[in-house]
Amino acid sequence: MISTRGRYAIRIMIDLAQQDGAHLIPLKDIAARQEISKKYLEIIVKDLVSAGLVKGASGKGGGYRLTRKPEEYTIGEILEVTEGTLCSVACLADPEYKCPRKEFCPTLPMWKEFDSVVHDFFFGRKLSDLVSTDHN
Amino acid sequence: MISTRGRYAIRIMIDLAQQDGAHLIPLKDIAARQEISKKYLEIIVKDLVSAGLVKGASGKGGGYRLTRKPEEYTIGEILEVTEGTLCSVACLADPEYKCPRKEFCPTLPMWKEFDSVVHDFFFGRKLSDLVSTDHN
DNA sequence: CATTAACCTACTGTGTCAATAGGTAAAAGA
DNA sequence: TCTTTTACCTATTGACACAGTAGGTTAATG
Repeated sequence: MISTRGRYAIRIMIDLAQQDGAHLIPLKDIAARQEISKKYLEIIVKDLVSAGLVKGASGKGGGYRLTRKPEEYTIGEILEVTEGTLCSVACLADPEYKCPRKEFCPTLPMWKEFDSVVHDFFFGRKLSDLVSTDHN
Repeated sequence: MISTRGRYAIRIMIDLAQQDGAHLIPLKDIAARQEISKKYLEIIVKDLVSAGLVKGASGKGGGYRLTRKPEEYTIGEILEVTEGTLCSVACLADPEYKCPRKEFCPTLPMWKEFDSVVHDFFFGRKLSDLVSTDHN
């Protein structure tokens, strides 16, 4: 289940991509357009800044902007920043975890295959694929 | 993220499928083979009984058995019984929910497509696909 | 220096997950 | 009949994440 954090993160990125890339966009504006609490978006955008996906500038006239072109982001990396991992089962999410049944577990191959499907789905999609000027 | 409930449910079903279909298998045996707390499995198998996927019989010599042949179960239906829904986002999980942005939401088509991929993955897989006699 | 905006720390209510605990009801064999 | 075995039922618990709120400090601009 993709949480609101991940979904809101994508909407922030789309919103930024739809604005002129040269300008800094204040979070207040994004919150208004997306109809999401600015306070909550602060938490999410913080993760995006830490990961280097967006850059923030304080002070009057400040705001956020993308650090790359929209076609240079995958949806997968945006989701991983906010969701932690896209892995579907605990035994795959934590690489440290050594399941004692891994050698003969009849379900493990399926989970691996599923993970691969999910990964390919989201990493095969670019931010630019979701941006169109006639939508917001 | 698939929880232990769903994963354990699949393992219960596999375990039952690996035994002689004519016999009743006590949960105690399944718990021992799968190395999972019997008490916890009780909760999970209860859902499977409610959904009609397995049948229980009380008393001495009692236990559980499948109600169909292993090739007549899909992994998807087993997961839906225990996980509630396989939907990845809240706006699709609850059919009652009317998102005010659904008409122009730039991310909705992606979530729908993803849901379809997930659905096809798990409903396209049969319980019998995971059962082999040289594993447990 | 006032304004604007990012940035930071902390807190909270709600719910789910993963499991435990302690029973009652049912069926079979001795 | 009575003991054993098993399913079946209700309740509780600790831990944690999610979703969001609150109130502040720092930084930059005009």
